[in-house]
Amino acid sequence: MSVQLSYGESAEMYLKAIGELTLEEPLIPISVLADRLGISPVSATEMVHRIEDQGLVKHERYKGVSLTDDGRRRAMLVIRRHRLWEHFLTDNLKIPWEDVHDLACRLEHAAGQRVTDALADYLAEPPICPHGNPIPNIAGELEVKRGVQLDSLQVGDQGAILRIRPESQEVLSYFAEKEMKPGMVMHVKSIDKYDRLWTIHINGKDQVLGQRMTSRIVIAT
Amino acid sequence: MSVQLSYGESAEMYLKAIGELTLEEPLIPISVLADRLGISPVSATEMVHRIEDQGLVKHERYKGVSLTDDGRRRAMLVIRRHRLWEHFLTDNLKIPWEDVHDLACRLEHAAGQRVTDALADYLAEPPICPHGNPIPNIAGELEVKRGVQLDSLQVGDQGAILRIRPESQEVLSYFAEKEMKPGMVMHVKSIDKYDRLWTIHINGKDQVLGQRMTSRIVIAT
DNA sequence: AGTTAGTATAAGGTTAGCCTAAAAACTGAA
DNA sequence: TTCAGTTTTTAGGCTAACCTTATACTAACT
Repeated sequence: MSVQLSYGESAEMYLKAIGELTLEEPLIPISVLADRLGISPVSATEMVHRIEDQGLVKHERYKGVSLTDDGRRRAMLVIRRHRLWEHFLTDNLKIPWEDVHDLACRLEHAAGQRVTDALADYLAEPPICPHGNPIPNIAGELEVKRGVQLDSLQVGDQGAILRIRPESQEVLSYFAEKEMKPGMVMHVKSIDKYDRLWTIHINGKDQVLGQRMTSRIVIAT
Repeated sequence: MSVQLSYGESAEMYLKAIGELTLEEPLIPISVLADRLGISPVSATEMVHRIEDQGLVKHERYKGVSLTDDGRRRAMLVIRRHRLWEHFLTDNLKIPWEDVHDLACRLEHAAGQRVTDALADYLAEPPICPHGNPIPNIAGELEVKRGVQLDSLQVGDQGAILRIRPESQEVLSYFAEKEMKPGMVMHVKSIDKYDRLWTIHINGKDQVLGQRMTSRIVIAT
C-alpha cells in the first residue's frame, strides 16, 4: 500500500495558484506567488518547502517554483474542481457570474474527488468555466486555447472573447457591469494611442476600455 | 451596524450536534457531546465555553448544555445546509444514500447562506433528507414528525419508516445493504423476546433485526 | 569589484483546535 | 454523611498556518 501524504486546504491553494501561474511563466518567484495568495513571502517560502518535501513542487533558489508531474496533476484536479463548481453555481444555482469565483474557492476544498467526478457527470463535463477558462479533464489534462490580448488588436479587427482573467471579484464585476462575457463577439472601432483607450463594439453597444482592462481580455484567434 | 461574531467550522459542528441532541433531551452533558463529536471532554468543555461567550449556548454546570435562541437558529441553519447537500448528493449526483452524510459534513461549512438558499431553490425546498430527517426552513424552523421506535411495536403492527438515526456511516450502510429506506412500509411478523429479535417484512423480504438496530428506526404513527 | 534589489533564512509570536494527566469540585445514592 | 463516580478545571503541549523584524545571501548591473 502506498503512503498517502495528506495536505491541507492551504497546500491546495498553493498548487492551484502555481498551476495557473505556470501557464504563463515556467518559474514562479515566491514573491509573485505570495502576492497572488495574499500571504507574506516568508510564509510562502515556508509552505513551498513543505510541499516540496512532499514532492509536489520544485524550488530553484533565487529563481522560482515549478510543479512536479505529481504536483501538476494535483493542481489540475483542484482547478478542475474549482471550475466545475463555478459552472454549477452560475448555470444551475443562478448565482451571478462575477460572484462565483470566491464561493467556488471554498467548495473546491470541501468536495473531494468523488463528489467532483459525480458533479462533472451531472454537468455533462462542461469544457469551460463561466469566465472562459478551460476545465481540466478527469486525468488532470488541460488544453489551453491560445488567444491574444485585446490590447494587441488593431482597428477593424474582430473576434470572440475567449476568457477573462484573472478571476478576481474586482475584475469580474467590472465586466459583468458592462455585460461583457466570454463567447461574445466584438470588434475594435478605434484606438486612442495616447491614452491607450480602446473603443470596441460588443453586445450592441460601444465600450471604452483603458489599458488596465484590455490586457485582461483574451480574444480567440 | 451589528457586531458580526465569526466562528469557525468547529463551532458549527458543536451547534449542529447540540441541535440534534436537544431534540431528544433538553440538556446535553458535555461528555455526551464530546462523545458524539469524537473529541475529548476537556476540549469540548473549552469549546462550549467559547461559544457560550458568544451567546450561542447555555451551560449549566454539572448538568449540561442547551442552545440559546440565537444558537438554535444558527444550529438549524447548519442542519438545513447539511440536509440540503445530502439531498443534492443522492438525488442529483446519484451518490449512494449511505455515503452522503460524511460528504455533506464537509460541504455544509464551505457553502454559506447564499449558496445554500440558492441550492434550496434549485432543489425546490425538499422537506426531508434522504434519511428521513426533516429539513429546517429558511427561517431556521423545524417541524419534527413524531414517531415511535421500531422496538416498541407489537406483532402485527405496521407502518412506514419515518427516519433512521443517527446518521453515521456505519448505521446507514447497515440498512442500505438490507435495502431498507425511509418511506417504505413494513410490518412486524414476529418478536423473539429472549434475544430481542424482531422479524419484519419489508420491501418484499423478511428481515431479522437485533435490538441495537431496531432502536435506530423510527416508524410513523 | 562594489552596490543594490530581490530572495532566503532565522528567531520569536499568534490563533484555533485539539491532546493527556492530574487535581478539584460536585452529585446522588447507600 | 460519606463516598464513589462524574464533571470540570488546571497545567502543559502539540500542529498547521499564518505574522513581523532582522539578518544573510545571490544575481546582476554599473
